Amino acid sequence: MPELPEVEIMRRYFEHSALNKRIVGLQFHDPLFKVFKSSPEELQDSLIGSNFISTERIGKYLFIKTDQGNYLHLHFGMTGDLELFRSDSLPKYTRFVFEFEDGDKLAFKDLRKFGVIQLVDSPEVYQKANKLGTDLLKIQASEFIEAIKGRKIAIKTALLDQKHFAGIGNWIADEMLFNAGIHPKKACNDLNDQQLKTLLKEGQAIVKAAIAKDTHYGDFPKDFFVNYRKEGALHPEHPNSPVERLVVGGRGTFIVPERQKL
DNA sequence: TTATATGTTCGATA
DNA sequence: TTATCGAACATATA
Repeated sequence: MPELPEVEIMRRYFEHSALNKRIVGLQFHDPLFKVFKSSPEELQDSLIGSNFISTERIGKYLFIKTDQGNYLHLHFGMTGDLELFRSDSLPKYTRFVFEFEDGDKLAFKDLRKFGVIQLVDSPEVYQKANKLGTDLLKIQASEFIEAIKGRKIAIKTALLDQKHFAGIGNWIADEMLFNAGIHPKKACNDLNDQQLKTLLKEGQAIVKAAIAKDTHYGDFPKDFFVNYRKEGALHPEHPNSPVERLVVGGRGTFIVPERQKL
C-alpha cells in the first residue's frame, strides 16, 4: 500500500489513535525479527512509560517523537499498515503492538515484512545518515531538476530513487509519466527543464489528490491512470491504444504507447 | 508451477 | 569514489 499519500494517511491515523497516551506494553510478533532494527530491550527501555507527542513524515518515512526526546521510525515496506484494536485476537499479519494505558492497542501489520521499526535520534539525523531526499511536497522545482538532469538512467528509475526527493513509488511514477506524456525508459538527460517541471507539478498534484481522497483508490478521479494500470486496459483519452506492460528498473511499468513514446 | 505485488538494500561492476 | 544494475528479502494470490 504505502507510497507518500498512504504514509501521510497513516501518520494522521497514528496521531488520532496513539498520541499523548502512556505506553504500558509492547508485543513482538516477528520471531526472526525481520522488521526490527532496534532490539526489544532498546524499544522497551525507550517506550514503556513514555508518550508519543508528535509525528513527522519525510516521503514514505514516518517519525514519531516520544516525550523522551528521541523518535520511533516506522517504514511500511510494501505491505505495512496500522490498525487500532481492543480485542484479544490480533489483526492479521501483526508484527508489533503498542499497548496504551486506556486499553487501546495499535498493531503494526506487515505481511511481507519489508517494513522497519527503529529508534532514531531525529528525522534530520536519519535523513542525513541514510541519504534520504527532500519530501516531494516540499521540494523546489530547481532542486528537482538539478537532481535529475545529467543522469543517464531511465527517468522512471530516477523518480523511484528516494535519495534526492522522497515519496514517489511505483504507481505514482507511472501516473506522473502518463500525465506528462513521457516514456518511462526515456533517459534523464534527454528531458528538458520544462518536462521535468511538468513532472514535478503532476507528481505533487497526484499526491495531493490521493491524500484528499484518503487514498481510497475507488474514490480517485475517473481519469487517473492508476485505474487503468493493467495490460490491455483502455484509458478514456486513448480508446485506441491499450495499456502495455514493460519492466523498468526491475519494476512492473504500465504505459499508453500512443501517448508515451521513446 | 510461474509470475506478480504500491519498497529498499546490498554486492558486483563500470 | 561514485553511479548503475540486478538480485534478494517474505508471503500471498492469480
